[in-house]
Amino acid sequence: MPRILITSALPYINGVKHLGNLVGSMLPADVYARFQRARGQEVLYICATDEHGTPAELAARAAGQTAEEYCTEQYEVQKRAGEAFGLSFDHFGRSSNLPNHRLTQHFAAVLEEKGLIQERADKQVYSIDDQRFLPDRYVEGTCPECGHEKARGDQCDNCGRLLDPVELINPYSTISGSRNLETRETKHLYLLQSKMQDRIAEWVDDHPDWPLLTKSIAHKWLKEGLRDRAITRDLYWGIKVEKDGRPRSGFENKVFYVWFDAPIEYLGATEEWALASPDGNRDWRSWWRLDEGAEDVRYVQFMGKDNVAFHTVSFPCTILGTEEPWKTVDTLKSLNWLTWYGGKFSTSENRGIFMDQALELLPADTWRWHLMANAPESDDASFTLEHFASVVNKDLADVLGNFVNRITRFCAARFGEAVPEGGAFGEVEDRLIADLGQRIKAYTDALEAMEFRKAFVELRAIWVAGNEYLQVAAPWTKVKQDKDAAAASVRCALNLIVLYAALSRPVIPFTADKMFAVFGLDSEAASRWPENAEQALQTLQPGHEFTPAPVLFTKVEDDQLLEWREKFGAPRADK
RNA sequence: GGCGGGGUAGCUCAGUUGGUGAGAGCGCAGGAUUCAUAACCCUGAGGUCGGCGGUUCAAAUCUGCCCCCCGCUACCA
Repeated sequence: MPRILITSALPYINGVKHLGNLVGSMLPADVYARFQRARGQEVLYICATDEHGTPAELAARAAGQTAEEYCTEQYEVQKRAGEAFGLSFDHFGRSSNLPNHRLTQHFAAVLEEKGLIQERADKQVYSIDDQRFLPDRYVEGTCPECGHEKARGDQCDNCGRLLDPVELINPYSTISGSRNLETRETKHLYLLQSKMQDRIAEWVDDHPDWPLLTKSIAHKWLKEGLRDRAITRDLYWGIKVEKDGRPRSGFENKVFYVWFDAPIEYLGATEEWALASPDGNRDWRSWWRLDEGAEDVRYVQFMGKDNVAFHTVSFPCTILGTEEPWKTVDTLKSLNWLTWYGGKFSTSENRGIFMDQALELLPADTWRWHLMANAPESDDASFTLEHFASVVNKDLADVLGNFVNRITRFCAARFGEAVPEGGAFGEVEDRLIADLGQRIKAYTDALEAMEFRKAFVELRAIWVAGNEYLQVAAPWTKVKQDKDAAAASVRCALNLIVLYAALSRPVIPFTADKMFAVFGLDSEAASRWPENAEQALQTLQPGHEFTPAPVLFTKVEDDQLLEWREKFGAPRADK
């Protein structure tokens, strides 16, 4: 049986992630991981914070902390937010941890041995007052083309012209505003990606099953021709540039570029997972080295569309360039953006809803369901509070929650708090089983294909099927003439709750566990993926006691919605 | 600017390789029901499939041009 390695794009350390970040990589990866575990697959789901780079240094400075302190604090915040959302990482690591340092040094050294790394000198803008080199986007000035006064160092937002920072008139640092800038020469290591062009093209062509969005982005980069890129930066916070275990001459004040070390943290975090093993039995290399047992691993990556090029071209250059037998990705799931009322979620402008704020409004499962059922798969998708409230009320409260409530309460009132005996399943149940059989297959296939919207349309239809069944079976009518027949219907419906819990657990794990708890079932054991609807409806035998659960989902009231709109500054509703 | 993705009912979105009268959920209207969170279930109204040409017996689907939204454009990550 193949093992499945799952990674979601590493969230940047710079603050709590918003709902767009969540649904772009971590949440779909979690749903997929949970689904595969339920099917009995051996899954390793790895994620980590991406901590290096200029923004982290600047954010730390703004907070009056060292980068180390800032990142440690933010790491804890993000880790807690992930746990609160039920993200079932097998390990949530840090790109600043030791394994990533070791691995990054290893990759750099081997790439250099293979002739793929070269020292080159560059001219860059240095800010004397900030005491640092400024990345292009941290320099602004007047555009030489159109006179726009806030042109960034790489491009003018007004006329669209691509710029070199040295072309800017009256350039200033966006960090301090200082105009005390000069151009200095600085050495950097370059990864000679141009030499990898054919190798990467061949590797990409070996994966014809990638989604369209993923393939077209990869092909676009290859078509333009891979360019050599600098993999070091003039920063303090990052992985030091070494040679033979010592600071590399001329690179004492430099670190590796965050985009070079961040993907390596996929491996690093796996090693962290192994190091954290209680019994020392975890072998991280068996997941990553083809010569140490990884032949049977299927590796799936989840990411937002902005990350695709780095995962289909840049990181493969690093990993394939070593000519060592590292595992490369088999399948990529790339998602588009979730928008805030059609505009951008923005961390810097504090626009939209962030993970910690979301949980102050409603429980994690409501967000998980809404985000996944409306995931931005084929195009950017719009998040609105109105839509969210409507989905919570209809799908979760009315369709699923009410189903559980209506049948458990009816049973308790007429038969007591145990699965009733008597009667037998008949034609109505046969039709239900046939319907469920088809839908469970469609649902399973869609999850397997990571087509989430499609999957959750099916899951919702499976919930609806329960309500339809009750409507036809009408035990509240039957109970008056034929109590045995009513008992059979109730038994069937109670079993549906358990079936629904198992099927729904990948997306709404907290609620699924509550549903199992109604019947005193152990979640882990009961959540095995149902292969057969008929068998699944025999799970609860007559006499099995239960405790009617409190309402699973409370509805969002209109005044709540208004309060939220106010709180988050929601634009005028689309509808 | 270049490249890529997308523009389908009031809203959010599905629509394999072009082929029976274009779909779902929400919202709306009507009906049925009363076990249930004024919930559930059934039925219905609603679309010149971004615009204008072209190919074809046949186009939401292929092609040309135009308009709009989004991403990338290698030093934001």
